[in-house]
Amino acid sequence: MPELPEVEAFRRRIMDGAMGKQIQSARLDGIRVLPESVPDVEASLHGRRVVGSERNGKSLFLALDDGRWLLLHFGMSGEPVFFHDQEPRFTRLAMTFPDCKLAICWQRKLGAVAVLEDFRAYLSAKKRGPDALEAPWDAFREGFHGRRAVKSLLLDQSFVSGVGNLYADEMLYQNGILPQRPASSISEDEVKGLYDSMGSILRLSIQMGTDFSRFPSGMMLNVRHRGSSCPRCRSPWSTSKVGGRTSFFCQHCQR
DNA sequence: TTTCATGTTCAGCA
DNA sequence: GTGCTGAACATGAA
Repeated sequence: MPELPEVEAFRRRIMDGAMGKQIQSARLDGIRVLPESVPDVEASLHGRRVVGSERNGKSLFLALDDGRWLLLHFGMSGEPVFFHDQEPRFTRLAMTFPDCKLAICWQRKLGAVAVLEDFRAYLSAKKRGPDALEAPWDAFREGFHGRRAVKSLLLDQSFVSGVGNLYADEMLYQNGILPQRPASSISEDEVKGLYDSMGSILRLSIQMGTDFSRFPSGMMLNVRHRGSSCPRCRSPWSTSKVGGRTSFFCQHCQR
């Protein structure tokens, strides 16, 4: 489920359950280890203590007590689950703490882990943009040039880090902007609207525990599925591929 | 049985 | 260099 708000919720969940605790053992099973990682992830985690966390967009970094970082990339289906007895289905990284166990579960194996010496160096090597909750207005505004579809820009993690397919659709819907509009055609006021709703939508979702059903009516995310319609004008949703991803929009309310 | 999925990355091409 | 498309990754769910 992870875009920025989901990963932030995961970060808090992991901190609540594992902060300050020692990893007594770790087991990797079938998830990709990034080439940037130090060689033996299981051995690198063994005996370490979790002493903090950082997040950039959809990437989560757990600080270890030897100065290294455990990177978790949740892909499209990853999720952390604490458990005691029965290991959850799809567990592909398991860590044992003195009083509980943590599973990182990926239903699909799109995702990856790594142990890094320095998470900032990793982010800069990957050319990740600023986190969507901390992106400076000037940098945001300057991204809007060129003929590329505005939605492609919003999904570009080197522009702003953390906005994914669903939240991009919601941002565009709330501002009455079609996803396929060229970035350079977006007016200054519209850019400001997108910037403001990026912050407000992501924060709202974090506040709501990323549960779309708790979102106020009038938003797209709780009704974003085929067969549903625009809460404002009741027109059925239109869909098309933009930037390689399925996009929902209202032909009537967005232009 | 077929299609689709909240992500990332890369090859190929205009 | 820019940006787009399609594919690959892998697997469950509709």
